Amino acid sequence: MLEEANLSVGAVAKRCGIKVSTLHFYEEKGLIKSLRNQGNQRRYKRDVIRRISVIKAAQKMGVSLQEIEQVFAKLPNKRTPDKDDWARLSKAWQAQLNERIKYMERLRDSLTGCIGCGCLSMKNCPIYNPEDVLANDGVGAVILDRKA
Amino acid sequence: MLEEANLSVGAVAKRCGIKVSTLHFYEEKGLIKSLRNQGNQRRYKRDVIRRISVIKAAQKMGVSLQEIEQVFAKLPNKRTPDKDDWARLSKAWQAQLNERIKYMERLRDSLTGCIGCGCLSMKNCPIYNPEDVLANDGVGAVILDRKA
DNA sequence: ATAAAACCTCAAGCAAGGTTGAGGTAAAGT
DNA sequence: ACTTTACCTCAACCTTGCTTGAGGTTTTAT
Repeated sequence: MLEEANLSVGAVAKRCGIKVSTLHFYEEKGLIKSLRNQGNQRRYKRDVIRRISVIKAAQKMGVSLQEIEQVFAKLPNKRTPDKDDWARLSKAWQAQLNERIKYMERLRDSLTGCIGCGCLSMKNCPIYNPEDVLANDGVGAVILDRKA
Repeated sequence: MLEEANLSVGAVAKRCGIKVSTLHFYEEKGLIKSLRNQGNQRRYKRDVIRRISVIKAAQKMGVSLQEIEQVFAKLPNKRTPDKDDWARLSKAWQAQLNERIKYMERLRDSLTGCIGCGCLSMKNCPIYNPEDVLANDGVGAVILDRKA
């Protein structure tokens, strides 16, 4: 195979703008894999970079590492995932993302009305309503970091 | 004044769908206040419910408790906040929310392209790009809980 | 050949946002 | 009056997502 695993932790970290410790952490969590060289140092195949990219994108959508791991588990084990594999993932997440966008829009549209309104019981409040649509659809958290 | 502070922790917690411990926690953080009855039990004015409603709404928009506290600090100290006071808050947050929605839309629009694309370096990737617009505008995290 | 830079493991620590439990008091129901 | 429920404080603990540091090895540069 042409699949050389020749990227060092440092190289990957630098390239992805994350810390070496984060790579260790992700590996521990089963999100990425590495091979070892003779001196026990990690060596990565290039696809690790795409994995990290996907992890970061998913996090921005509010997907937890655990959920990401579960989704990654569906990727082919034997071969390096190809474009189609990744496209399937992104498609699933795109739907989630759309729901979240809609949710945020609803939140925006009812924000002033709600905060300023008299619905002190919150039973009828479109914002603070446990029955809210998103509440029941198994959607995770949305997180947009302040540091990108 | 007509401002009776006669709601117990339990009543407020039940009404807001949160735990008593959360009320204690918020009080400790300075987000809400309480008076005490003869037996040292907390008694709340009705406006605490609106505060909690606002806290929850803000959290859903991704505002941290710390930021919420800072914003609450601008509310009148002497009198119970009125509709206009709350409306001012919601207006500020609405702008943030709009930015976040735009960000999510951009994320959505570039998701498939990016994950499936060949930009392994991420330097050009609209998703995984530290220079991303939101990175620099001091906007916090967006969190939508799975439990509403 | 040696010194510096990069890497290794493992344990501990941090921040946010709460939750849980122990030990004790107050208020409410019957 | 007595029991149960609600409340009090304070300290410890939990989860997520990492970061930091100590003590030691490997690579790389000169």
